[in-house]
Amino acid sequence: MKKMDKRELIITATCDLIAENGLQATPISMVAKEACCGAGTIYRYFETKEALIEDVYLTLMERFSDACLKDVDENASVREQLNTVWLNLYHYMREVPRDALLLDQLSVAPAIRGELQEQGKRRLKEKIDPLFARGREEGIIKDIPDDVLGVFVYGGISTLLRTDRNAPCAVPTEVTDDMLLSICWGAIEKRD
Amino acid sequence: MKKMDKRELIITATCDLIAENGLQATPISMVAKEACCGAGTIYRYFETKEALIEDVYLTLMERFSDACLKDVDENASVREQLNTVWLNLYHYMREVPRDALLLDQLSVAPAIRGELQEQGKRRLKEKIDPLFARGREEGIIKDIPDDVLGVFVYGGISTLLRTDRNAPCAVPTEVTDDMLLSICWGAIEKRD
DNA sequence: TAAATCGGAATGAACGTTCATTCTGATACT
DNA sequence: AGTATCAGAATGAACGTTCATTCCGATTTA
Repeated sequence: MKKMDKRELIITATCDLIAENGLQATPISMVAKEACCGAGTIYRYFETKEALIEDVYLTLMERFSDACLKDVDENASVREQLNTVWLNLYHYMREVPRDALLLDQLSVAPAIRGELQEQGKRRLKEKIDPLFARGREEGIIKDIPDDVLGVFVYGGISTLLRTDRNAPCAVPTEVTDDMLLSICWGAIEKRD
Repeated sequence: MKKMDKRELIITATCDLIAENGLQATPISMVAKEACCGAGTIYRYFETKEALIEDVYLTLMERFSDACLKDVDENASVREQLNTVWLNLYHYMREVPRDALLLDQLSVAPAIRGELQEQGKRRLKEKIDPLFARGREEGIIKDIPDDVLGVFVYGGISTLLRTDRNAPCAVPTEVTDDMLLSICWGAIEKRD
């Protein structure tokens, strides 16, 4: 019980520092200081720095999945459910830029290899893939593989937010929920 | 003149190594070996490693802009011109994964700060922004800021390719040009 | 030959990791 | 209860490695 506290303290400290300074600019010594412990202590909980980073990534993806799937009503229409997921994604990354930055940093880290990335995305995919399948059955989604459509929309939203973060002085355009959904659905919706 | 040869040799070597091994895994000594010169020589051409990285980034963005704007016919319709740009983008990143990987690495590098990023994208923006403006005048593009639409589509395409690169064992789905354009236009096209 | 250029060993700083030691608080003994 | 003993958690100085950068003797150029 007490021990888990310290473990999580280290993970939280690492999240904060990587989001703020970047991965290669957060030495273990800095994590130790932020977590109020000695450098050696970190190695009681994590075999190597790489293992720590992996744990940080999985923790992040857990939060991320929770946020995206919040309030998704399994009984609602495909359209409503996807709307919820996309708006969740958009608002989460906008309101918790720390996690969005962290994700950017970790997604090019050598420690995060293919298999781990799969594991991180699994929960999200398991929920969303069936939604696309249903949408296709109902004839409201383009005849293009789900992965292509889903990844395209995810990439669009996350890149939009990243660009906004990088240019804080640019037009502070308010992207409304309606605008966002119009773009997302336009991309995947089948039209006759 | 001769010096430029060596300078470019160093930049090319850096491109290759970063694309292959990642930024923090390519020490100057390795660049020197790849470029067949001593470590000291690199410092005759670049003040610091950071300056070298900046040059690599600008060189990359030049190639990238060239590729995207190739064969864009100023007299063609907005639709045709955007089609050309998007397909250029897609095919370039697919056929030259080295540059796509490099862009991923550099876009989170601390050396690539906001202003430099602006500079890298400038040429592309100067060509594409007027296209969107014309499209809006013609009433074929959504009433949503150009930046939002443009960045969304760019993000979608590049994320699609990145995902494909990361999971080489996944479905080797052939995304046809028609599919891609259907998605891109769906995202930005105004419908009545 | 004089000047410019080059190469790669040398340098020093920074980093991940280790380990001998200290601290803590629970248990056993008197 | 008070003291002694102990296990394992925590510590941070020290170590070896890696890296960017410098320096100087060798080499090319003019």
